[in-house]
Amino acid sequence: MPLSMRPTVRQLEYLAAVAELRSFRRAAESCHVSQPALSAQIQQLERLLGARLFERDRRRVLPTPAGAAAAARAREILERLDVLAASARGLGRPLAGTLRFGVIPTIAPYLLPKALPAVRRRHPELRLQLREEQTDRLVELAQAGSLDLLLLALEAELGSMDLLPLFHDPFLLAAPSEHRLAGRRSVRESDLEGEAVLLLDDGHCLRHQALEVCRRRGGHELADFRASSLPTLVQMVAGGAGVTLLPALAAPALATRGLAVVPFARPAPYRTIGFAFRRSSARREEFQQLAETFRRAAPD
DNA sequence: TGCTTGGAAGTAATTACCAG
DNA sequence: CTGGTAATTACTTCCAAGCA
Repeated sequence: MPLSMRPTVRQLEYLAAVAELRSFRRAAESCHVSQPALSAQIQQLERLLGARLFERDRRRVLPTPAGAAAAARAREILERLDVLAASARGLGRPLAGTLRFGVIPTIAPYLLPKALPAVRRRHPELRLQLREEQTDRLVELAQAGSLDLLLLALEAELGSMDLLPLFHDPFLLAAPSEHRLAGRRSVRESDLEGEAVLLLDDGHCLRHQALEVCRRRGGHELADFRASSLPTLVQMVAGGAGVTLLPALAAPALATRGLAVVPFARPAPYRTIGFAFRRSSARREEFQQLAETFRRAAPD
């Protein structure tokens, strides 16, 4: 293939920007060039590929099927180029440079204090840029290319992401200390029957996972009580409003007066903590190394 | 080395078009 | 009409290659 038939990196950058931002003007801005410069490159690319990449409606711009496919490829290629540049700069060392890392709120405060020091020790060249959001938002950001790696519960709906399980995080029963189950060495899911179970707000994947356990076992949700965070949830339980399922990962940090925590007898319900990343990511091997570091930092 | 040159990619200004 | 948007036009800038 003659060189002149090959799209330039610059064209791919512009293509990806327009596909993402749905606007020539905003794409130009984000690429720090003028709008005509970007227009010209897109036109040139369309001529080169012999296909229309965007529908220019006066009001908005939409990728054609060919454009969407090309933009997806472009993003892959740009990412590979980033990896190439980073590894060249880092003399081939993986896990050097910046990693944009998204974590859900029911994991971040409980795992990161242990895991991050380990990451710093084992991968001193790696700079983590942390972002805490709920699952749906994290997946959006990852698909759009704004995040490189996600740490979340793999039971959630994660679209077409690639997954790397780290460890199981068993659920514990949390109850007020005067509760009938509070003194037990262990409980079974069937003990939930008839219990008022408090859950997190919509949007927390933990809510769905706990609800799943309740459905199996006839516990009923107290719909009027939804907490926006685990610490709040725990305070409500300690105050006698009901019981809840608590991830073992979070339990030690959430211990409080008036709260009893009881493990489930085997097989205990659990969530799977793991990494998720775009299928197209060229950094799978790095993520596997990082996964090892996180597993070691995990409880048990 | 230093000068010339041609092409690529940039900008500013302008045009053309549409929705509200 | 106005405001927002992409395309067009007419330049300018930059840089690598060719050559004395």
